[in-house]
Amino acid sequence: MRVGELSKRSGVAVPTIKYYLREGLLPAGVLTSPNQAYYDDEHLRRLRLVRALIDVGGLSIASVREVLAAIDTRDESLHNKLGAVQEAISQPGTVELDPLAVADVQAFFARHGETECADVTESNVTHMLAAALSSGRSIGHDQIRDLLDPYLEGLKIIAQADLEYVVRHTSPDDVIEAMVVGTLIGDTVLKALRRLAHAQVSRDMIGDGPAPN
Amino acid sequence: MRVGELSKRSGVAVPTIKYYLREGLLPAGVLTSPNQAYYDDEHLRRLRLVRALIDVGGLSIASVREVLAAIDTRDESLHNKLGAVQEAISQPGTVELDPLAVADVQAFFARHGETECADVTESNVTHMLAAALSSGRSIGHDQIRDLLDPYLEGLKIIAQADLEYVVRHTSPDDVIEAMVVGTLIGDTVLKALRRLAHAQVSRDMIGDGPAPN
DNA sequence: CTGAATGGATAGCGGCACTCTCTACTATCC
DNA sequence: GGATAGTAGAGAGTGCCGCTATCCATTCAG
Repeated sequence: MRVGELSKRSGVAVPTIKYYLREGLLPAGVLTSPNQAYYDDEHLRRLRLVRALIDVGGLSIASVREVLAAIDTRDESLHNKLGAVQEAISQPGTVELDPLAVADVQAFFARHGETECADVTESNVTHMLAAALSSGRSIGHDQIRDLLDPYLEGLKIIAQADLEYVVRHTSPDDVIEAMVVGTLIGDTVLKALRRLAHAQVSRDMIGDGPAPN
Repeated sequence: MRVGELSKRSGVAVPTIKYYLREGLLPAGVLTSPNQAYYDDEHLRRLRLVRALIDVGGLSIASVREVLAAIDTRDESLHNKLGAVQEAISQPGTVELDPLAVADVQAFFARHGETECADVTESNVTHMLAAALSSGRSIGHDQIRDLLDPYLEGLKIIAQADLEYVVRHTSPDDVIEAMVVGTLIGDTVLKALRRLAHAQVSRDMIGDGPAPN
C-alpha cells in the first residue's frame, strides 16, 4: 500500500506519517521509483504500535524511539531487552531524592531479599520509586513507605496475570512487544480500576455515612 | 516569610512562584505595602503540593488548578469532592473508542454488579479504561479484557491498603489532600513496583531458562 | 492528458511551562 | 542617609515538542 492508504487504515494523517518516517519511528517503505514507496502490513502494525505508545503510554517521540530500538535489537537476551524497554518507558523526572526515601527503598529491597540494589539511581525504575517517596515526604507523607508491602502483595496477583497473558496470547516473536504494550496499557487500566475502587470505597464509607462537611 | 524565603524553602524559583500566583495555583500573600507581601507555612505547603502534582502526578497546570479547586470547595460532600478530583487527575486523551472495547467495559461492570454505567464516556475514569482497551484492540490485543478481573483482585488488596493509610495517617481536614497525593504518588509507586515484579519474573522464567534468541 | 497523489525536505505553528525584563517601590545594612 | 538588595506586578520572550504547511519534481490513475 502507499502512504495514503496507510494513513486511512491507521487514522494517522499523512504529514504525521512522514514526520515519523523522518524521525525513524517507522522504517522507510520500499521505493519502486524515486517518488513511490510501498508499505506493508508490518508498517501498519508498527504505526499503530507507535500511536499506542504515544496515546496510551504517554511516551515522547524520543522514548518511543528507544522502545522500538530495544524491541528491534536482535543480539540481546529477552531479559536484557525487557530491561532496556523498561528503562525507556520509565522517565526519571526531575525531583531530587530525599536520602530518607532512598533508605526506605533500600530497606524494602532488603526485606524482600534483593541484594543488588546498592545504588538506587542506577535504574530509572528504582529512581522513580525513590522519587515518588521523596515527593511524598516533601509534603509530609513519610508513611507512604508502609504501603510498599501491601502494594507488593496486590501486585503479585497482577504480575502473575500479566505473565499468564503473555505466555498464553503471544507467539515467541512478539513477546517483547506484548510486554511493552501490556505494561503500558496495563498501567492505564490499573490507574482507572484503582480510581473506580476508590470511588466505591468512598461511596460505601463516606457517602452513606454521616457527611463530615 | 517573603517570596525569597518561600523559594529557598520549597526549591522553586521566584519567577516560577510568581507565575503560579498569576495562574491562581497559589493564593496571594498578605500585602503589607504595595510591593511587600507575606506568605505563611500554608503557602509553603500548598506550593509543595503543586510541585508534587506536577512532578509525580505529571499533571498540567490546568489540571492542578482543577484539583486545587476541588480540594478547596467547601460546599460539597467528601464523596463528590473525591469524584471531582478524580476527574481532574484523569485526562481523557484523544483515542477514539472501539465499540467492542466499550462492550468489554460494560460487561466488566455488569459482572461486578455496577448498574449505573450506561454511558462509558460520562466519566473520565471509565473513558480512560475504554480508551486503553481500544488501543489494545487496535494493535491486536483484544484479550486484555481478560486481565480486568485478576487486576481487580490485586487492586482490592491495594485499595484496602490505601483506605487504611488514609484513615490512619490523616486528620479529617486533610483527607482529600491525602487521597489526591496518595492516588497520584501511589500510581507512580505501583508503576515502579510492577516493573520490578516483571523484571523479577523475567529473570526467573527467561533469564535462567534457555534463551529463545 | 490532466488532476490527484507521492517522496523528500524545509519552514512554520500552537501550546505549554516557564523565564526575562521592566517599573516602581520598600527593607535593610553601614 | 545613601547604597544595596529584595519585592510586587505584569507583559513579553524563550525553548521545546509534536506536529502541520508549503514547496518541488515526479508519477500514477482515469
